[in-house]
This record gives sequence, structure tokens and C-alpha cells, in this order.
Amino acid sequence: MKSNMKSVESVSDKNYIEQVSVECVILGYHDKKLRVMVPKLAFKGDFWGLPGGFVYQDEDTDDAARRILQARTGIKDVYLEQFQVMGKANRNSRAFMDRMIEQNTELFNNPLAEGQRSRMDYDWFTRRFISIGYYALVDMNQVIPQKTDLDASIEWYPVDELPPMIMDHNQIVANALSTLRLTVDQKLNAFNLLPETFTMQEIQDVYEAIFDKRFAQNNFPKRILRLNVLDRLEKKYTGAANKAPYLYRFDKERYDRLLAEGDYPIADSPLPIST
Amino acid sequence: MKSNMKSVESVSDKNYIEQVSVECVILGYHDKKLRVMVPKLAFKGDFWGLPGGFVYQDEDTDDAARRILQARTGIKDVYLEQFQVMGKANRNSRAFMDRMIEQNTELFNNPLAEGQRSRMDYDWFTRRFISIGYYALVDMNQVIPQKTDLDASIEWYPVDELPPMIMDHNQIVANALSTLRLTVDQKLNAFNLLPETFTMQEIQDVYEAIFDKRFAQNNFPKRILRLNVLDRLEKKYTGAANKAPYLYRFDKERYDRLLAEGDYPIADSPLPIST
DNA sequence: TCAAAAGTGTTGCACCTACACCCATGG
DNA sequence: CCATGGGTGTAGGTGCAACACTTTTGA
Repeated sequence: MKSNMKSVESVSDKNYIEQVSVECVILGYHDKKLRVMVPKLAFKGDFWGLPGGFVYQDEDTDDAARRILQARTGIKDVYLEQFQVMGKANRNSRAFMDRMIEQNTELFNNPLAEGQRSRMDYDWFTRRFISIGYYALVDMNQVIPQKTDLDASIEWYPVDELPPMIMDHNQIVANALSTLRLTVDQKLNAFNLLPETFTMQEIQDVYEAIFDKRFAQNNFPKRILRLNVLDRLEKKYTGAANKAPYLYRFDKERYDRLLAEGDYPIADSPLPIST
Repeated sequence: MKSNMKSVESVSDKNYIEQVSVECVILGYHDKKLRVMVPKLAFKGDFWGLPGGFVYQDEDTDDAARRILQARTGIKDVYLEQFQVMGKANRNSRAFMDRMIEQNTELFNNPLAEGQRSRMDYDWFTRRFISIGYYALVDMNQVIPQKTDLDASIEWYPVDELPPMIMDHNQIVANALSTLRLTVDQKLNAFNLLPETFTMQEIQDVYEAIFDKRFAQNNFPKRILRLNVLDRLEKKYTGAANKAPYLYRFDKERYDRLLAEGDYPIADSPLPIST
């Protein structure tokens, strides 16, 4: 495992927790579609895989996810939720690694490669891993996908047009979406997909993208304003030949306060807004 | 770590995945209350802790949870859901272990104890652990709590009268309940808390226990029958001086079929029933 | 005949859907 | 003054909460 592996070489010495990994589903929104940031690996053979990594001994798993996200998104404060553990005994990267090595023999059969270390890294990587799935919600306007030196490319793919990914990564994305749909009414986290301020139509479009379903245009504002967590700001003059829409901002402090005061007992909050 | 530790001695040789544990919240229902099965440890000092354990290299995490559950409940087929990962870097049992050893010096300062192994086990146990939380839903009528040789007692506690447990275990129970409340309408798993057949009043009582909230008596049957997953059986003559209620059975096959056919897209299923 | 609990019907309210209509803006 | 899209109002339907009522059973 030469050159390209250099950046993660001696991975077995890195003071990681063994056999535990973190996988990140980075979700963004643009042009009425939810999108996932997916890197393509810098090897021959068209391998796509979710951004992932390992957990240092002295690091919260949340912080590990944040570190991995920052490398690809460049931003530090990311909305993050842990949503699932992949814990199957036969869950390992051996099939993928073998396919990958087979199609990149010139890299891996190099007699100059540090044979011992390669073997150790191969064994380390292909053990059974318990993987913790996180999803992140980011404002695509603030993020320029950053290639690491393991990536051939890194791009946003609409959730319904994902490339075939390695291992169980397509399934992981599907699970992340299910969880988002199930919990968005409790967590009110969809706003993280938009800029600081947004119009009513934009947030409605986001909800419609999340649920792949249209909502009534007159009720949506009523329902979402009833939550009492949006501030209405000045109007947004776009230069278009129509009425200027109002801008809104999600007041996270107010939401947290309502939660803390117990006025929002999760079981009977003034939700759902997504029915 | 003598005598009582014998049953888990040489834990470091057991081919477990390192620094990963599983904690189980075993939920039952009786007398209008949700209850949790909580063992009390067989040491001086009143230590309660959730049933937990470790994951073998060749074992699914789900199966590890099942194995741990079977030891305490005696039953093999248990409804199980993974709901959270505790991943804080400072999450370890050192504070608990030190308190426990302090109050049980006669066991741990015994010069006959195998000093080396004790030390190794102490170090193994008190490392930082990433813990996977599962909750189980069981029919209390089918379960007799089984003490393992680590338990002084094992009992059902109402969720609102739990003893103070070690580490973050009280918080884990709270999170399990939040998850149950959030997902019960999608998973329709509350039936696992009752026997095979049950009356309408019983399942309503279960929902009321889960949500700590009353539901309208006339609407509840309508809503839950609308789901089209309950079979109405013969009446149940109890000998009581009142009308005999019908018995119902949850038809899991029908539910699975509806899910598989896509008639129940999770996002807009004919739910919720718990509003 | 009565008490107890199961089960059903009625009324009012809240919210949702569908549709129509008004408003602000720039050309 | 018109086209465009934001924003709001109305009418009909559905479902839920509260309450009252009927039914079934054993004593």
C-alpha cells in the first residue's frame, strides 16, 4: 500500500479505538433536491464511499465525526446526529479491498512497497468493524467540497441518483434519510440545510424534498409559524417582477428554551408539521 | 477480583471486541406501568446497573444483546431495537469501580487473589468504552427475572421509580423511552409488551403508559383498527360481572407485508395513532 | 334488577385540502 | 397595466376530545 496510502500509513499505531469506525452522510439541499456529498476514491475502478474514519482514544465519537466532516467540508460547526450502528459480525472491507487491489496491482505489487507494513495495514483495515453512522446537515452555499489525497473527486449527488457505493454505504444513506424524516418534526433541524435567513417558500421546498411530497401552500406557513421558533425579518427584494417575500430566521435559542422549559414535551409538541 | 469475578475472569482473553459494550434496557408492562428490569450487583454498597456485556469477534452486536438478554430473561426471541451509542471519550467505569472496590475491600484486598489477573481485569474494565444501547420489549408474563451470579437481586422497577444506577444508566433508560415514544407509531412494536392476545383496553393502557397520557376511549379503537394489522378473535369471558371484551391479535405477517408492498411508506403511513 | 366495564353515538372544535382571490413588484 | 409569484381567505371534509348513552355479563 504505497504512495496514496502514505497519508494513513501506520494506521495501526495511531492510537485509534480498534474495530470501530465512523461513517458520515453529509446532506445538503439545492435546487429542490436533497444531496449527499460523496467522494470517489483515488484508485482505478470507480469506487465511491462515504467519508469515514476512526476514533482516537481520547476523542468523543461525535468529535471524530466532526473531524472527518471538517476535512471534507472545511467548516467546523456542523449539525450532526448519530443515527445507527452497523454491527454485523461479517461487516468488513475485505471484498472491497480485494477488488480494489486487484484493479490497482501496479500500486500494491510494487516490490519497493514496505511489505510488512502493507500487510499490517491490510489486516488492520479488513478486520470486522463496528461502524457508527452520523448524518450532517449543511448549508451547501457555505461548503466547497474538499478533496483529501484519498479522493479522486468529491461531489454532491441527489439522493435519488447516488452512485453505487462500497460495502453497505447506499443502505447507510437510506437509513440516514429515514431517520431524518422520522425525527425532523421533533428536532426541527431542517433549517440547517438553508442559509441563516430564508423565505417561506424555501423552507417549504426543503420539507418537500425531505419527504418527497408536496404540502399545501396556505397551511405550511401557518403550521411552521405556530411552532413559535421563526423570526420574521425584513422583506427580500430580489429584483424579480413579483411581490417580495419575507425572510425568516430560525431562533435556536427560543427552541432550546421551549424544550428546556418542558413546554415542548417531545410526546405532544405542537408538531408534526410534516403531515 | 476474587470469587464473584470468577465467572468473567480472564475477560481480556475472551476474544471480545475491545472497548465496545452493549447495554440493554429491558422494558415490560404490568399494572398500567412501564417497567425496567434492573439487576442489583452482588457487592456491598447498593449498586444497580443495566444488564450489559461485550461483543465477541464473530458475533453480531444484535446477537450479543440477545445473548445478554437471554441470561436475564430466559427467553430467546425478544423484540430488540438499537437506539443509541454512548461515545464520550471520558466514558469509563473507573469512578464506579473504585467506589465499589472501596466498599468491598475484603474481596479485593485478599492476598490470595490472583493479583496480576485482577489488575489486568481492572484495567480492561475501566478503559474508555463505546457502548451500544438496545431496548427490548418483553411480555412480563413470560419472563421470570433470572439472577446471574453477578446479581444480588433482579427486579422490575416502574420507569418513574428507578433506583439510582451506575454511570449514565439512568440517562440511557430515559433515552430508550424517548426513542420508543418517537418510533412506536412507525414500528407498531408496543404489542410486544403484551401476551399473544389482548383486549382493546389493554393495548390502550399500554399506549397510555408509554406516553404517560390518556387517550379518548371511543377513538382509540377506531385509530388502531384502521391500521389493519389486528385480528379480532372470540370474546374473552373473564367471569367478571360485565360485558366480555373482544380479544385481538397483532398480525405481524400482515404488517410486514404492508410495509414490503410499500403501502406503508414510513413517511405517510396511516399513523400516528398516538396523538 | 343492579353494578361494572365494554362499546358506540353525538356534538363541537381544530386542522387539513382545494380552490380562489388579492397584493406587491418590475417591466 | 400586465405577468409573476408571494401571501391570504373561504368552504367542505376529516378526525379528535368530551360527554352521554346503550349493551353485555354475573351476582
